[in-house]
Amino acid sequence: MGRQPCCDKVGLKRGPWTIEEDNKLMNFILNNGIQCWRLVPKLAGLMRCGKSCRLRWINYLRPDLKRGAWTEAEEDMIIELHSRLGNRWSKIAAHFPGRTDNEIKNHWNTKIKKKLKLLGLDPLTHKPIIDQHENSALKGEEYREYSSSGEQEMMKLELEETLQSKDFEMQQSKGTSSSCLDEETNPTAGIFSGRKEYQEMGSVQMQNVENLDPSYMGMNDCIQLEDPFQNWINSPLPWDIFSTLGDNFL
DNA sequence: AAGGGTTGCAACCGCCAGCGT
DNA sequence: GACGCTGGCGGTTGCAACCCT
Repeated sequence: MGRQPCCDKVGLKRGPWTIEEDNKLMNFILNNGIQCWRLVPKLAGLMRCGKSCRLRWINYLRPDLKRGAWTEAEEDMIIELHSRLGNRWSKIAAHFPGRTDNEIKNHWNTKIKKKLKLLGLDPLTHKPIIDQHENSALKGEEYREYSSSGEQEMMKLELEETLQSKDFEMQQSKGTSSSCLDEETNPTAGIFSGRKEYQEMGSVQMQNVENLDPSYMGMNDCIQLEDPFQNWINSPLPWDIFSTLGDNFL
């Protein structure tokens, strides 16, 4: 036998969260932390599925969420990361503390896709659309000649230069030789050895994010600041209550 | 002012790797 | 080793807000 199911979906509330539900979830997590999402709604007194609670917390309630308008630098970085990683939103989101994968995915689908299309670039391949539809016969040298002479390619090159300089600046600020864009090859990037979620929470800053210099945005993923939330994360959580209460709620 | 279309985003769905039993 | 749950992920949907005619 395995574990018990996340939820039976019978009698559970769905749809938009109310302020009261938000408060319950927020208070419970801030007071008790998270060990098992299946138990969270029961212990917090919510008629929601654990999965729904997790989503609400990650995408909306987390104290470290940045929110607010996207900067040009952030958008450029998303485009660059997407060209490297594809639709792996969680990987992309890892480079944007305070932003969620859902938020990035939404922004990509509603804004950046259109922006790329306006520039004549295919959002999937990041290559000029004309190449695929009108000049599909172009291959090899011909393609390289075409793609390197167009205005669109110039824009892409400018974008890459911007991102490369950002990479350099990030390395400088970190005082390390590893790039923030190389998380895949840099397993020490996370400061927690535990769950990824806590790595995300612990690697971010909570305060005055909106007041930062816009040119700085998108690069703060390499900065570890100490703050109250960080302290909460690092503090020993009263997990024992789960082991003692858990069975009573099953 | 009204209604139809578009946009933006929160939330849900279904899949799957990892892991506990 | 098999089974099946959990948590995480990407894709999709639903709906409120906004815009346009």
